[in-house]
Amino acid sequence: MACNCGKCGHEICTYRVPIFSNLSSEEMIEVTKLIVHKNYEKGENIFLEQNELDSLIIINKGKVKAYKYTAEGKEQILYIFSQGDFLGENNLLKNTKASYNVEVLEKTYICTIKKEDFQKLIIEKPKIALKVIEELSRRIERLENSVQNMGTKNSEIRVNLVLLEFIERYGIHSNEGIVINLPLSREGIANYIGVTRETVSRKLSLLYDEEIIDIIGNKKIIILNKEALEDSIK
Amino acid sequence: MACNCGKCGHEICTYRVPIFSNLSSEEMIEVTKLIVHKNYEKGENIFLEQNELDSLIIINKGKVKAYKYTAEGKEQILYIFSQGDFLGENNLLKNTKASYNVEVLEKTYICTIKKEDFQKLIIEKPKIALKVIEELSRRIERLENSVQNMGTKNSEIRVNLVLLEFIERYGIHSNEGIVINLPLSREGIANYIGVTRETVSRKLSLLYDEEIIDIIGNKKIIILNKEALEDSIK
DNA sequence: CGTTCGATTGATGTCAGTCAACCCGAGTGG
DNA sequence: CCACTCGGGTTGACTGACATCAATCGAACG
Repeated sequence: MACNCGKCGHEICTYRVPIFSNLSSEEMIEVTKLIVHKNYEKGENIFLEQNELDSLIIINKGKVKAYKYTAEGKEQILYIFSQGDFLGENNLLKNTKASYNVEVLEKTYICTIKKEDFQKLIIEKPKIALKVIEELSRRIERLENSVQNMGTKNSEIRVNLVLLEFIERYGIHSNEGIVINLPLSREGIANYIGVTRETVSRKLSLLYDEEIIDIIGNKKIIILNKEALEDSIK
Repeated sequence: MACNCGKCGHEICTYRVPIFSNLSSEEMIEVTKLIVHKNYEKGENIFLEQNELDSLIIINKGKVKAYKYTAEGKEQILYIFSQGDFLGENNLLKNTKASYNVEVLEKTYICTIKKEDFQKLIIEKPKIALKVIEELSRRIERLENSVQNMGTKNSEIRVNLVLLEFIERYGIHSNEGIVINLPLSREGIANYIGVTRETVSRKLSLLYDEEIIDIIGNKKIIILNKEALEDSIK
């Protein structure tokens, strides 16, 4: 499954990844030699909970969801990862198993670096360690926000919050409004914010009636009135 | 507010903290010189959301809660930190503001290290950086579990899950059962798992009736039947 | 001994989950 | 080119669990 896409040459891949971004050209080349490419089709799993991982995985292009199952057996999405994000970091230093499942949402190209290689890298080049710390802090903040959001009972607020998050991460400003190409289906959104797909549907319809959003098919939403969303969460 | 407790001498403090645990004695002494001690009484805030922090904070002894407010204005507890944990790490490298509030749950002794000093340390001693990464990974896993748990609708399961977590972190095995000295009030537990205090009360009473736990006042619970708790979450 | 704060218990209301029907667009095959 | 199927999405009716409101209890403290 080696990458032969032509576009994702080694150099490009290394440059794209924030944790390597402040390396010198020579270092970059050194790192690039360690990388193995792979790609996955929509619906494939990169790994599953409890899998033993021997490599750090970096997303070069594409989108994936990381999820666990709740005690009730429902899928709970933890993250949506895209270009530049890395996964499998929890077992970089310790020898633990994967704590979540990862499924590909659209054709995705990844770079992998063997655990031992990465460990060496991180010790030899403290710059990388600092970048990793930075990135982990960012991820912690995302998770803290998720907990905060999951703590709000009112499901209308949760939907509005996820829309605001999507605006930040995927929003494209145009003259009609802010266009969001949804990374998730209705059910996916539901599993991300911890409600049912019916509830997501209903709340989106409501926002549509109020002319706060426009719904274009299942994969696109246009935000017409961001302020209204922000006001609704006080 | 310098520490004058006698017990928490500088050396001891440094030894207690996992992120410094694999330093040599000389390095330890070096680090120790950078530390400033403080202590707080129950109910005091170490810092509040949006505060600018100029130091990393390490808990030497005691317990604190870190929390945010949900969109509905309810307190959502993110972490309970105790001995050896550090806080304020998100603004170590970046210049961001505190993303949560921290309130002391019992008399707590902390060590602080100026941001610039810690930045230097972490660059000079990659060992520390690795420990920090390890600790951040652990915290990420905790948060991922929190999200997973907040995703379960059934509040009985949530209460059982938090009891199992407390067994891991605070459980003392005795011949009567597993004794838990609760770090939080009923309301605190409620704010941690995202339900109301009444619901916590009711679910605990239920477990008491089923002779799965024993309730000793407000601050102690004895687990009589851990298996029953584990079974209940499937 | 009285006050206070947290915990418990009970009664009631509400919102989101559940169940079910239906819709719609994409893809398939005749 | 149309008929059919299929999966995801929407909508409606109903229900149940948890929040809310309220009263009472009880332990801790001065």
